[in-house]
Amino acid sequence: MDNQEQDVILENLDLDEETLFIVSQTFKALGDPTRIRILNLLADHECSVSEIAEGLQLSQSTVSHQLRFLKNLRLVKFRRAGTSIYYSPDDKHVMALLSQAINHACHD
Amino acid sequence: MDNQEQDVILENLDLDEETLFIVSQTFKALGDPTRIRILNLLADHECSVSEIAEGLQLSQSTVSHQLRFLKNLRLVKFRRAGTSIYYSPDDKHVMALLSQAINHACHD
DNA sequence: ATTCTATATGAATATACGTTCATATATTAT
DNA sequence: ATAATATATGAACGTATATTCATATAGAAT
Repeated sequence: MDNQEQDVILENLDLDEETLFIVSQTFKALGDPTRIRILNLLADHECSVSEIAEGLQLSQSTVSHQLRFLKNLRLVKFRRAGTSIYYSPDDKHVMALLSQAINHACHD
Repeated sequence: MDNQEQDVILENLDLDEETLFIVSQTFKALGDPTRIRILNLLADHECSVSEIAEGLQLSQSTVSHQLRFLKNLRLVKFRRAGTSIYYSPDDKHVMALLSQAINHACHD
């Protein structure tokens, strides 16, 4: 292996355009206090939109807009039950990132 | 332990105002493609501002602005060497979050 | 079919953010 | 002291983002 080849390997570790987009989108999703609170609440148990709104003292519209955002990124899933719609986390990796960050922020 | 006490424990797991702020700030820092590329480059080896600019094809000003951002959050540190200033990561937890996210984005 | 309740959506607004340009600061060399 | 080089900074600009308000949609109950 010559030097040039090694340079390429050292400098380009896993950051093609698509990966960069996915990673930044994911972190952007976690970069808003409201979405963090919603995901942290859902981590415990699935919740309907109105339960989230009440539990976090947010307007129904705000919650719905943010859930759409999280839904588009496949970070949450939902099921219908009567007129209510119950949301729950749908990405273990992202939830792991979140709880890790919370733990670090709390304990050091 | 009565029900009321248990509810409090279940609903408030580690999300006081300050923690929420720190966590969202941290993820916001990682939510921009340019900052991700910079941190990913620094993960390998410390770099001067101009090395980052060249290596990532960014303007000196853009790099400097983003480094200030990362510096304010104590995500990078720096040392002076002549007229150059060399930057390197300064938060193992955050770098771990980043590499985890990159790996997940790549492999599943 | 109408009413009620839960949720979703679009437009509008205010704010935050990233980049660029011009310029300032700081260190080294002459 | 002056020039040259590396880095930092402030203002300006365009764009993205979060929330609110008003309204639409959809299912349940009467």
